[in-house]
Amino acid sequence: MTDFLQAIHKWYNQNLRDLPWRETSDPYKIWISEIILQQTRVAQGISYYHRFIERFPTVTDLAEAEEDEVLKLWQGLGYYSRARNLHAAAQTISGKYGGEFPKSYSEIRELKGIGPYTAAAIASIAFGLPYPALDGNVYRVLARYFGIFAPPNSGEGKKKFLKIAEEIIPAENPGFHNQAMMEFGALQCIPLSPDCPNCPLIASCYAAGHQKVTQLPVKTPKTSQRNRYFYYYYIETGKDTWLEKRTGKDIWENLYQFPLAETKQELSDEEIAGLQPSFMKNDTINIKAVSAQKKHILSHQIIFARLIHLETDGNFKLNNHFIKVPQKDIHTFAVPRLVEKLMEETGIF
DNA sequence: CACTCGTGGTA
DNA sequence: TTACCAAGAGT
Repeated sequence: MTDFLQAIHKWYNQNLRDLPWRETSDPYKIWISEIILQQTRVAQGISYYHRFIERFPTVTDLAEAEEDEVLKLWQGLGYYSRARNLHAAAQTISGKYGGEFPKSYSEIRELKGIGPYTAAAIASIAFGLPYPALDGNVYRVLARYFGIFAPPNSGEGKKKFLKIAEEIIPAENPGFHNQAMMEFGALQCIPLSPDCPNCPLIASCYAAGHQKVTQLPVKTPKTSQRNRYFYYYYIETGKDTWLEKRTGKDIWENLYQFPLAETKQELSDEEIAGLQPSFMKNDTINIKAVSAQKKHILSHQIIFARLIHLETDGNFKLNNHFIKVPQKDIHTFAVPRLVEKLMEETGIF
């Protein structure tokens, strides 16, 4: 076991990437980086990290912001509950903890948006507490090296992986160890076609020795996607247009979008021309243009969307659930990538 | 426990 | 084009 740790730690010292959140010991900044990196690649998250820290240098700055602004900074990263929970947790830290980041694992774990992984990462990296951080990289390294065949996302698997991770984590520099394990999985023990011949652990790795590298970690079949059909309305009323805020438990909660008609099935051109959405049933519709269909893939849904461009005679009225916005100000609202792409491709934005 | 929550890069 | 899946958490 000592050999395993020595090899991993030596490898990390020789191969670690120069990442912005590795230049600080500020638990706030480490927290921000960990939330951004949940289910997100480093390359995609780096620019968001810089913008976030620049706009919100301290937890108090974040706590005092409007949620709309936090979501706007998060726009394009996906999984927007991370931004909403980040904002809520900042207010908890600012209030309950007087602006000082809590220092115990249990207090950290209770914050919104912080689960077992993130609590362990912050506790170990920022405060030197010996809690193993188990992310997808670490599950892969442990499964292959120790030959663990239980799926990491099963109850049985979580127990097995956590047990062995707790057994191997050193009391000294647990944050260094956790980052070494993750970095090793991210760069060396990668999901597809890892470079085993050049791996420092090949001699003692279970998967390499038993020809099981491609079969570990064991994955459970993923659930299927469903199709949805979105028809957005870009309504020109003079120099204004209309937006609505998404609410409820659907995707993109609290983000903005153009007035939307969703249908059960894809519509023909004739049906689009005759579509009379409930939110504008008392208005005369004058379609100026209909965009090409845009396919947008989410983790559990496939959305087929069009943007319908309308001109109005000036008597157009939507119910007050919608907000009238100067067209030049659309870019100040947080919108899903789908809406942003529709605007780009139709020349609105 | 099963399912849901985005987006983009890679092979 | 499809399939995979990334420093996971909430319900």
